[in-house]
Amino acid sequence: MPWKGEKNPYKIWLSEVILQQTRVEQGWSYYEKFISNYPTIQQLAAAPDETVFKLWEGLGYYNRCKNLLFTARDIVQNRNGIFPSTYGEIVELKGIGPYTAAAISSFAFNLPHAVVDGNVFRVLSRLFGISTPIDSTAGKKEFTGLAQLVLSKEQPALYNQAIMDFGATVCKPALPLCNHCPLQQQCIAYKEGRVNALPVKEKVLQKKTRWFTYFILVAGDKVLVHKRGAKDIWENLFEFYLLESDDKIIWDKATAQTWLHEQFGKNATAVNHISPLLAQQLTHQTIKAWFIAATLAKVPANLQHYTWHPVKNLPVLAFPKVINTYLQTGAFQQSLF
DNA sequence: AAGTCGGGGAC
DNA sequence: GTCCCAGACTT
Repeated sequence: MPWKGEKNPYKIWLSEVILQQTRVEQGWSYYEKFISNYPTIQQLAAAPDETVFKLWEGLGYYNRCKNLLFTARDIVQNRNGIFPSTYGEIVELKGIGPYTAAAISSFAFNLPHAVVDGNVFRVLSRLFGISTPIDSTAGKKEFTGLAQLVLSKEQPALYNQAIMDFGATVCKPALPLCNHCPLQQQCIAYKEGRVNALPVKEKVLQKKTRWFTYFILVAGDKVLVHKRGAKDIWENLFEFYLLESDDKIIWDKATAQTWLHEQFGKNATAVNHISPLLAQQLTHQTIKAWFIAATLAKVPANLQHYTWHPVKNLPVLAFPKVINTYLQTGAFQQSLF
């Protein structure tokens, strides 16, 4: 891995947070951007929220970015900029759980704490033939204990790297390379033909579909935007004027004009463009979104939580992928002329 | 203990 | 489509 041998706790922390539930290939360019823009934790702590969220844009799980900033400022302001060097202190930091604390402890400080990530769950469940669900409380406890037991106390950093590397390249989720596996003879799952049945998960994802209609409302050279709040997807990302509906809506210029007229009265002057239905697949949700570009004659007074933002400065805001997908079609920009 | 949070890649 | 990813937080 590219950061093999890295000892700087700031860099290790940053890379581990970026890689939470994220493939190395997906997260690596973000790590390089962050290190390039913020070589030290002091520089990250001093950066404006919006700039950092724009850097994080597209990586997902935006709470990680919020907690990253919180912890950077926490360390700079309350710990003299010195990253704590014990597992107990590290795991108390916001956005750092058992996995990330063990990773930092072992990689930066060579402390004997075993990482337990998706790779480790898979390798241990197969090697030892354990079918306790990994997403149960009992499973987490059992696998954490086992990981700590088999950890090399002499070389914890090397061992942690190795077991995750092994899980990512040999003991893979699908089509594991059992024929070339050096642990084949010791592997209980291989012996019993249960490799593809392990590890076990007990929870089933509940999926739902949500219907978003975004009205891109322009008045003069400004457009109405909104920073999304907590307890929903895309916290701290921006969006346009949103109408969420329980069911699919068939929009055409007439229905859009009518709806705008009901909301804004004579303010709503023209519907300039209606996009086709765009879809974005999230882990728990399918978002189906339309974008309707319209012009307002003047600024409505009673729009709480929304702000007017210069159209030409839209690129400084961090948007969800489906919004960027629409913006990149160029249809909105064309509708302005 | 259960639910929630993104986006991408492999199959 | 389904699963999974160098998980953590909230309720």
